[in-house]
Formats: sequence, C-alpha cells, structure tokens
Amino acid sequence: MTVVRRDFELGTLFLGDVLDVLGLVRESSVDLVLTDPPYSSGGSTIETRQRCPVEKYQNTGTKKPYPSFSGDHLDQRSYVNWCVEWGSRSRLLLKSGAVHAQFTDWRQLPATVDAVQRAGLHWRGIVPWDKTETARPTVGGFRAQAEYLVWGSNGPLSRSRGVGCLPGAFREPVRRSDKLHVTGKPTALMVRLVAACPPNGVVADWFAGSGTTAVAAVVTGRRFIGCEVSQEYFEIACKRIHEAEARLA
Amino acid sequence: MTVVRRDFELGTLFLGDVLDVLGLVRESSVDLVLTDPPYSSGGSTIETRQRCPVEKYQNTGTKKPYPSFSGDHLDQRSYVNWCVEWGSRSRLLLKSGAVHAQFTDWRQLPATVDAVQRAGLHWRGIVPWDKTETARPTVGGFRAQAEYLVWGSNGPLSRSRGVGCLPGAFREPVRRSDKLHVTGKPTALMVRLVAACPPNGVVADWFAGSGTTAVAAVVTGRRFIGCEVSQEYFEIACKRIHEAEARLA
DNA sequence: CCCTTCTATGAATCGTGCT
DNA sequence: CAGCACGATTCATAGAAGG
Repeated sequence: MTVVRRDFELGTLFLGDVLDVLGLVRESSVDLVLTDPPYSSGGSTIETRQRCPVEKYQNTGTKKPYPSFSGDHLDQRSYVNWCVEWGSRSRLLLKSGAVHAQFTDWRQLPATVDAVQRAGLHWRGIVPWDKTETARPTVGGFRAQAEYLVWGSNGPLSRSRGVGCLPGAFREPVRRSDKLHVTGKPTALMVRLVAACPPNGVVADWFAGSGTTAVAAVVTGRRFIGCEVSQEYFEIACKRIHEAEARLA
Repeated sequence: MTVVRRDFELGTLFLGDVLDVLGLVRESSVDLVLTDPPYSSGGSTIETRQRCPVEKYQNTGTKKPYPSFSGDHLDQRSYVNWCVEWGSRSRLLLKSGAVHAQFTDWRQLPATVDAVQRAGLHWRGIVPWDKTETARPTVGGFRAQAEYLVWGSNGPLSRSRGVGCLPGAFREPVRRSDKLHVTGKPTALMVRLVAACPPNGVVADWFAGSGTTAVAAVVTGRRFIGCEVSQEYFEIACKRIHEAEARLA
C-alpha cells in the first residue's frame, strides 16, 4: 500500500496503514508510544458492533457530523491479534526501558491487557481517565464514565529517563470545541500524558486521528512521529500540527 | 466449619468462611452485593505473592500495625476459580436484575472480569476508584493510584429498582483514622456506593473486614448481611456496626 | 460584561417491529 | 423466527444565546 509522508519542524506524519508505516521508522528511536486505536467495541452482539462507528457511538438525532473512521469492526479475537501485530512491531521502534500506553474502553480492557503482554511488553498498569459526568447516563447502574490507558515498558522500566513520578489517574472533561474526531481526546489530557516522554524526546501515535497527540507533543517541547489511515483526518491533523508549531514560533 | 451469628437491628454478621455462610442466606433476598475479597495480588512471582499480606502490602518500617488476614495466597488460576465458586452461589441470593460489584486491583482486573462472568453474572462495567495521591509513587511511570469495581447484574439489569443514574468514577482519599483494616476502604466511598441498593434494601458483603460496608448501609438507611472469617476483624466490625446504629437512634 | 436561561450532546443500550 | 433497522431514553455539563 502506498504511504504519503508529511514533514514538520518537530516531526513527521504519515498517511497510510499502521503496518505499512511501522516499517519506515528507525528501530529504538521512540521515547513514548501513546496511541488510541479503534476499540472495535460497543454493542453486545456482533451485528451491532459491525455497524458504522459514527452510528454506533453517537446518539440518534445528533446534529454535529464527524467523518467516519475505519478499522472498528473486529470481533474480540481478531482485535487482540491485530493489536499484537502492530504492538510487537511498534515495540521494536521503542527505546529500551521506555513506555508504551494505549487507550481502551471497559469492554476491551481485559483483551487489551492480553494484547499488550503478547506484544512482548512488560505490563505495568492501568491508568483510568475519568471523562466526568459528560458521559451518557445508565439507568439503574453505574455510568460508563471512564476510559483506560493500558501501559507497559519495553523491558524493565527505566527510572532515569528524565521523567519523574507521573499521576496514576486523570480527570478531564471532553470539550466540544476541542473534539474534532468522533472519539477525539481532550488536548489538556494528552498534554498531561506526554509527560511520560522525556523533554525533547519522540512521541509516537500510530492512530493519530485529528492529531491531538502530536499537538500535545509540540506544545510541551517534544518531537513526534505518527500515522493516520484516513485522508480526511490526516489533513485535519496536519493543519492542527502546523498551527501549533506556528503558535510556538 | 462452625459459623457464629450476630444479629443487629438492621442486619446480621456471621463469623465464618464465605462458602459456609452463603448456605445460610435466603435465595433472592439481597439487593446489592458490594464486596472486597482478598486480591491475592502484589508481586509478579508466586513467591512474593505468598508472603503474609501485612508484609507485602505495607512498606517496611510502617508504624501502624494491622492484624493479618487470610485467603490472600492464591495463584491467578485458583483466584478465578475461588471467585467463581462464591460468586455463583452469591448470585443465587441476589434478586433478579440486581447489582453485584466487587473490588479488585489493576493486576487482577482481567481475571476478576473473567470470574464475574463465569459466576453467571452479566458483566456491565468497570468503575475506577481514584485513591488520590496517597498511593505510593512510581519513578519513571504512572502511579498505581486506582482500584476498581467490576460490576454486573443478575440477569438483565432492572431499571426500576428505585436506583437512579449512578456516577461511574469515584475520587476519595484513604484517611488513616478511617482505615481499620490493611485494605480498608473509606467510609465516604462506601456510602456513595451503597446507592446502588434501593432505599431500605439489603446490602451483602461476604468479606466484611472491619465492617465499613455494613456501616455505610446503616448510615444510609439500608439493611445489611455479611460475613468475616477472622475473629479479630469480626469483633471490630460488630463494634462499629453497633456504634453506627447507636448514633442513628 | 456578567449573569441567567436554554439547548445540544455523549467510544450506547434496549425494545419494538419490520423484512 | 432469525436478522436487522431504528427510535426512545438518560442527565450533567458545556457552550451558546439572551437579557
């Protein structure tokens, strides 16, 4: 498959499939993998899971339109295998002792823990992200209000990477003005999370979406590398990265 | 095994092993199971896991001494089997459509999700409890700062139990004055969680420890049933329940 | 400019009813 | 009857609109 490359002052974004892009990056060159793959979640039956993501994750009758995204249709077995595939290859690009962190929801959490370990990473923990009460309510039960980072290290965790002690729980609301993807993460959250990368290090995001991880890297004085498979989101990401770099100058 | 029974105005506490006690409770009589079994966690090798709980969960040199507790020595396979054993029998005591919620830490989370499902419960979600910055820091990585409730329902979740929409994330610090067990939970947290039981309903805790769940039930106008295997903690729990009922009168 | 009021929305789920 | 499409539903909050 063909891959398009776009270079910035502080990093590079590729347009193309993860597995194609992973072959283009130098080994042991990344200080932090922080990424948000499609969860292939939502719905208890395979039929509902295989609906289009924008339909299954948004309320019926929602006004705000987002472009759809692909790769969200896998059953749980395939999801694990696919995560292992890109995760193992991503691990080779990660420096020894560095951190890999990947988002998941409650339904895929156990599967994601399996996948991270099978990718050869040393599983080190779970970090909850509390989305606050902006999440949909559940009548008679607890609201599904958190998403999770499953994190591990490439070999023994290096304690001397110039990264101090990081918090182990984050509370950050989703702001509409800050959400450019159906599943977009708040910039403020990503800014706090890239602290797991030493200053001036390289942050990788293999599912860049609207580019929030890269923007957070730029804003905090780090470099970035990443890819996005959808042309539409790729262009949005490039625009945001460009703007972030311009504001910095 | 012999079981001792102690009755209170608003409930009953048994001294004895879970599996013995579960046979003494009437089927479909419980509105909420909210319990905190020993996690059999801590350490990645079986040797470190099999140390005495007070040693492995406390820093060396800790001043405040807690009585030790038992049932914390299982490997992960046995842990799941044991949870399935008491979980299935506990489910029969739970009303149809009612909630089962059990605490776990990050390391046992995937195993606990398996156990809850194998116990015949319908897994509905994960609720993070953020212990705040009172947890031990991790140099170079994210602090292990949260514990988790894995929750499910006995059959389809009833929406008309007199329980509204519950929050899906809790932030509550551990206060030393409020912690009478090595793994004791804050009373304020348990008070918020028993909201998953309709007013005047019955809350069950099969691993009562120092009795915080029962105290929370009493304080919020609910009834309770539970058991504790250690004589020492049983007495502490009875004393606290008695005091809570006295304050109410 | 500040305060109040109002409306839209959320990494869904469930039941109904049609094909 | 299995499979699938579709709309009703929940409420705290963000953000816009209005005064």
